[in-house]
Amino acid sequence: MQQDYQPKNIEAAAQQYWEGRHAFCAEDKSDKPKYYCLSMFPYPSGKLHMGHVRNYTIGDVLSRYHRMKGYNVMQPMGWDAFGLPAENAAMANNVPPAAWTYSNIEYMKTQLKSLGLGIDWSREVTTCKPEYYRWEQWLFTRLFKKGIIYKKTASVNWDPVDHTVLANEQVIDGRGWRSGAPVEKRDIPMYFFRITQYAEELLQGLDTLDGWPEQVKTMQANWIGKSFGVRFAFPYELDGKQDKLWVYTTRADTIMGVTFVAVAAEHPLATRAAQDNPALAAFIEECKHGSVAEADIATMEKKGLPTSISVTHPITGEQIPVWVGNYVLMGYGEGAVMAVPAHDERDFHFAKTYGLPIKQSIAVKEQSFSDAAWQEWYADKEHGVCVNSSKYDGLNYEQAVDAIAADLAAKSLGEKKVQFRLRDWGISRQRYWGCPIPIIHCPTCGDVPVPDGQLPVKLPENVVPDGAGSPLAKMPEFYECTCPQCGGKARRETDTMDTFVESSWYYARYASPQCATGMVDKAAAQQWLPVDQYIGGIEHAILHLLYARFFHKLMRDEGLVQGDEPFKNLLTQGMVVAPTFYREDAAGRKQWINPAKVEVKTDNRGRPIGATLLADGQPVNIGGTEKMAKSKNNGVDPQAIIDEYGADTARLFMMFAAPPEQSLEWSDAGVEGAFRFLKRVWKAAHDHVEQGIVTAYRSGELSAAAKALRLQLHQTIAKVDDDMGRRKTFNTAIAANMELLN
RNA sequence: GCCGGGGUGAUGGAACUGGUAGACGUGCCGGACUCAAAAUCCGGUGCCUGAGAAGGCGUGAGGGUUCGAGUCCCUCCCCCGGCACCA
Repeated sequence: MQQDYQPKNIEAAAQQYWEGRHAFCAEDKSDKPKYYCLSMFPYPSGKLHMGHVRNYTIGDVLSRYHRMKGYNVMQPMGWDAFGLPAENAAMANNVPPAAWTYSNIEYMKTQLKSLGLGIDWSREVTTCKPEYYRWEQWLFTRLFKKGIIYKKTASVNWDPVDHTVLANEQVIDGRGWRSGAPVEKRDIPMYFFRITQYAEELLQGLDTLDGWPEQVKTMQANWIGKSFGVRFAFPYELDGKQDKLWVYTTRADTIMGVTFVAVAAEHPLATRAAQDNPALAAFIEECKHGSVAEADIATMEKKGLPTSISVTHPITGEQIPVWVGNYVLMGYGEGAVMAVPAHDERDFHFAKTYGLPIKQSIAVKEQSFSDAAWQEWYADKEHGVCVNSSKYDGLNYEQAVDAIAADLAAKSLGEKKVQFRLRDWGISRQRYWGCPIPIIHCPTCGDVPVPDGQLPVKLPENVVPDGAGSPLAKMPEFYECTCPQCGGKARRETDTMDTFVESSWYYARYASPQCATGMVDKAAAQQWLPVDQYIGGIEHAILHLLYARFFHKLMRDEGLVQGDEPFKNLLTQGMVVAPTFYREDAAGRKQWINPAKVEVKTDNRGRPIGATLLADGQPVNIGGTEKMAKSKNNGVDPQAIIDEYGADTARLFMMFAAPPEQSLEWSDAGVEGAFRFLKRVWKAAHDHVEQGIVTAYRSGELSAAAKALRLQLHQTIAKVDDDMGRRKTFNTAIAANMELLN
């Protein structure tokens, strides 16, 4: 053993040793209890960033700790390999997305290995390979036959110049990112997963997830958004025909305060009203501009235009005017809403803007109503009682809703209804670099799923997209086919699936990654699932984690897996943040400067008083501390840290600089500190080589630094195993991290 | 706009159920060792006033409850994550 700490040699030797012994292979047959530790797999963007290093280090500490406690540990890794960035890189460099993706994977794999992670590489999965996505296609055809997958039209962002569908991310200030043209909404047919059929179960299941952070469960519950309300209709007569305008409300108690109804621009009533109203037609046209993103719609100015149509109030029989509102969404509920300006804040402001009547129908004791300004209590359903509501006067929320729902039901104009905010999951993407949707369109037989024997539908890999529509739709060799049912000429679907589909079941594939006879090997799945510890960023709290929970239930209902939930424990790690520095150019734009190129001056208390660029010695501005990102140029390349200090320094720093759930501020000094600490450890281990490293820690000569380290590491370990004594936990965890020293 | 989280020294963060705010780490300052530097070790370090003793102020802002508030309540500001086609 050398006395000097030379991480490069030590780590390389250790990694070689592990590889030679297949040290991290999970055993499919074992008497030991299993521990499945999963970190969210990376998108192969090119190289690892600090977020990856943090994520995988946390997972690795937990994995090694459990391995030492005698568990049969599985810590797998794979690649979320389909997605938009590969197409962008393809266009920029004229390289097929496949080639770009595979070379990124190759490089990032060497990086992961140099981090010394205890990964079972024999289980690696890559989602863009047919061996993986064929099972996704297989499941799709099953679900299509069951009716869990269905087709309907939905709005997308359309770039009228590039003639292509844009992702929300590609719409900047209402314009296409490449063409700069104002974006339009366009309705196209898409395939949907009927996730709403599982809404109740997805909601109930949250109660069983004791190992999940409350915050994530709350977000999912709110996203699913179960509400108890009333669906009812406003009857009307138009062009000599009787019809009904349906709406849904959770505030049926305010029904006597309705002063108008608003419909979406795409609503049939709006279309009809626009026939003899050019101004309205122009407004409806205007509503087609802008993105389909909910954040954009919710923050834009609420606009509306009246129609000449009116409908009949189902209780009072009054005539109620119909308006068209840009804030009413067609694909959401009934595409129409009742408006009660007195008791809904958005309706209140809309009514004030357009001079519509405001009619109080709820009162709260000792509060006086005025239509001059909105007050919080106007929407209070706990303390309010009905007023100006004839026979409902004096009833509270529940009584009023019951009475009104009963009266509506008696007239066959409505009833109580449970509704969810959750919408069905549209998975069609008009993109090349994704899993082909296994459907064949036959003029005679309609949409026919591709038979098992013809799976997988392989995506051609030598294609460079040009940014104008899907390349697959221009490739007859891909789309020309015959109908599996009637043998006639047919056309293959050219849309691909949302990449969230691949990431919704990869955790299950790791149990039997090479299984050629099914999506999963049932025995292997039973042995390994559920995931004991899942680790990833909080940004996945809703979509990915909800879709994966949904998929688990779909696979369960296909008899592929057991249990109702895929992830027993969830740890959402914090971001890695770093200071930012900038200079303003002549146009006043900020030019971000990487922290590595900046020297910060401090006063004699260590407080920053200014910063200068190392290259020219001139001052730069100190920005805020933000998430490491290209846009702020404040990233630190993990490779540079590994090269200079070794992976153990990077890992040690990340583990002790902040608790895993919280954001971690990058600090060069902290890295230096971790490095110095390891040097000390190395020396101590050298001196105590006979007794081993744990003894060296206990010897006391490292106590000050070790105490701090224990505190931080403990917070990770305690998540998993509360009953362990602190000292023992600490020593085991440290030893696990320092395994290579023994 | 809506949902979730956050704001405590220069800094990452402690503070359990309302009871000594700032544990522990980093940084910084001072000292020891050294020809010197690095490394290591020891001490100090919320802010203001003061030579000191000591005093005053202090947990995003404002208000409230309480003998007592970082913690509970109300209003507001700012930051972060998500908002269904980024992953």
